[in-house]
Amino acid sequence: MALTAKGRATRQRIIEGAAAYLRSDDPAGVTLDDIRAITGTSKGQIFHYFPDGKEELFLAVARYEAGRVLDDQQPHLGALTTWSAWERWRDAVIARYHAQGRNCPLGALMSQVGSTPGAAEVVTSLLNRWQFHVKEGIEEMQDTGLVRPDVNADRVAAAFIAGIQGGVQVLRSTGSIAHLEASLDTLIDHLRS
Amino acid sequence: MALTAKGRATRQRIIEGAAAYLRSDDPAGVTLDDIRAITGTSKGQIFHYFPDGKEELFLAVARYEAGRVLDDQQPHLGALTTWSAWERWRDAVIARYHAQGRNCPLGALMSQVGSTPGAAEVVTSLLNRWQFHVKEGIEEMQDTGLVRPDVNADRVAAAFIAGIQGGVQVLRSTGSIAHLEASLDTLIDHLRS
DNA sequence: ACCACAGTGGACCGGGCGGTCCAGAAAACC
DNA sequence: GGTTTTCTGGACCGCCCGGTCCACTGTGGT
Repeated sequence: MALTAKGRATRQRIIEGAAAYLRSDDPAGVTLDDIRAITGTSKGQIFHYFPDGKEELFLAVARYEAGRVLDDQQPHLGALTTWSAWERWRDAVIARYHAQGRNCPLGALMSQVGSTPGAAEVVTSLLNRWQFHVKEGIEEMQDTGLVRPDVNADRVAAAFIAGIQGGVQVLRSTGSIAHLEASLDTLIDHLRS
Repeated sequence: MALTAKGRATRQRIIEGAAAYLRSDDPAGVTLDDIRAITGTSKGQIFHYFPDGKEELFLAVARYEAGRVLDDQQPHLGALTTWSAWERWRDAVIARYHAQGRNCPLGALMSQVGSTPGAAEVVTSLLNRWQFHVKEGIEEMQDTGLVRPDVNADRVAAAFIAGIQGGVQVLRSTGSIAHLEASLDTLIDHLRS
């Protein structure tokens, strides 16, 4: 499939329109017709740009959203070298999910696309990169003596990832961001001790 | 709707059959016909016992599964009074989810039933009870001097809940139980410090 | 100017699935 | 034993929605 400039623009419009829709509406039951209407396109176009249909489109949207997740945490996530950087990162994460409220675009995608290999790969890759940055941050703090050297950086980084995921899930279910805050604060406390 | 003994038995058979099916199969796309086939019943019976159809049935299954979640952690969860009790609890949680693998019945239900008020209530109630037990455990440890008194018991309990939820979610996505272990171990370490 | 191919619109199809309906079997009640 | 209520089976309906198809319209290259 060779794409012209116009084609690329349309394809992108579909992805971004679908992402915006997912970010603002009920996760359950997002239909191709919805996306068609939102993006001002037609069935023909959707299947022209995503020949494998719904799954391929949703995977593209998932990849797009996965990129945004880490971007929204920059530049803090990439330079966790001081305690104040950790605090700013904490605030950025909370602000992001607070703004998003109970609509987690990635979560919505995942519950739709189910457990296809492609979906698993997107999530795994995102979590790996995320955890890597946190681990790097902890190790740098250890290098400068701000965190005790006997802390297992990778294990605590994994705890951070789990805590954030769980906090977001609780936010989605109950609407309360307290668990996300508690998780981040407790783990940062742990590093400080 | 007045139920005879036979009726109650059939109703229960439907719930338990559906729960077993959910526990062992692809979350996405569980259909009433599947449940009908598994439980050896008929459409008429399903709508006889669950007049509001799919949503009512799935909510009943969710309530049933929510009960099991805490039961599977007993008696450890109810008596977190020594470090070895915490270790046994940790092991019970990990064993439970290790056995369950990537099939989280409650998670599957939630992604199907979406974000109806009833579903939110089931999850909220489960998480509250769960967190309460953990908080009680921390406070008892503080009373006996095993945990420092300046630890915010409720906040750390919330971090536990978030960490467990996130760990399970990572398990569902990636198949790795490492995050659940890391989360529990790190938080218990934190209490010990 | 022409042609090949990308882009676009929308009618149409077919299966899946939640839900309805009713008729007959089985209990329960008097 | 008769009548009323509950229980059971399964045929049937209708919509929703993913996917197909094809005709038409740009657009870019030579």
